[in-house]
Amino acid sequence: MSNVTKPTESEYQILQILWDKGPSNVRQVNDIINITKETGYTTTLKLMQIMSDKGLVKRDTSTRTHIYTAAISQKDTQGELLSSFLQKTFKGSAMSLVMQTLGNHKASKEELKEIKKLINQLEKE
Amino acid sequence: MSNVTKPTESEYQILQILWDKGPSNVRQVNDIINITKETGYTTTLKLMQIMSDKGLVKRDTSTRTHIYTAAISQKDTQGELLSSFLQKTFKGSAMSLVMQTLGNHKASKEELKEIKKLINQLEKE
DNA sequence: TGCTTAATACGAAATGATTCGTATATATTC
DNA sequence: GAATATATACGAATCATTTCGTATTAAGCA
Repeated sequence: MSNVTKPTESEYQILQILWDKGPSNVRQVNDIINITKETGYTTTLKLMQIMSDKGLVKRDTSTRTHIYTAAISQKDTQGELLSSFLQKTFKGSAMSLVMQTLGNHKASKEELKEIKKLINQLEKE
Repeated sequence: MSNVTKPTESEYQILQILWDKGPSNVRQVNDIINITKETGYTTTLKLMQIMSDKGLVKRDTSTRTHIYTAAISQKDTQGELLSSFLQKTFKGSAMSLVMQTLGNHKASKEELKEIKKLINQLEKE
């Protein structure tokens, strides 16, 4: 849990990299961002500094090249964004969202099976 | 379908009102917005004019008080926003999104049953 | 040591979205 | 018909986010 300040879109992209790769420096993060979108080094640096100020990431400044680590969990953050999206886009109806997702995006038989398993568990509560 | 220009958040809020109430004028829309958030009349007017320029709404200017109608369907727009959110937040994994939604947001037994019904249909394809 | 490379700091420009003020035109009412 | 109320048009201020330029400092190396 903790005090999850909602990240902006660019901030979230950086968090995803940190969750994926673990503690990283600015150059490493910037290199990954540049695979899909040309972005100046100082742009990424600035963003990560802002994120540090907001408490979205922790940074280790003990060496010249600072090391950044995500300070909020992926699951909590996704949950936060999901709730907000659900509210804004589907007026809070989780049902509508799930139905439309299942309808629009092909899932494999195994995945469908797994969802059913989860539903069966939920029904027992 | 059609050419769905992605609405901004404020624009989407106005679309929701138009979908809900049907063709409306600026005053009507603004009144509803003001239930939850104090907003000047010209602010709403301006937004709706921009939306008209973008083709998100159609407007009938045959009378002094213009009448606005949503020009894109609710389902398509939600689908569009959903895809984009899914991509950004869950890296496109519909599965993760569905699982997390079901896990986080209580659904009634009837709703769960309905989801299972949909899954059974999908499994047959 | 001095030169080059690579890092952080920080202010501010650029961008996109939202909000508002003012001008103007059209109805309505007394 | 004049005063008042209510529309639209439109430029521009505001606000949040993203992007970048420049200064400064620390390492690494010839």
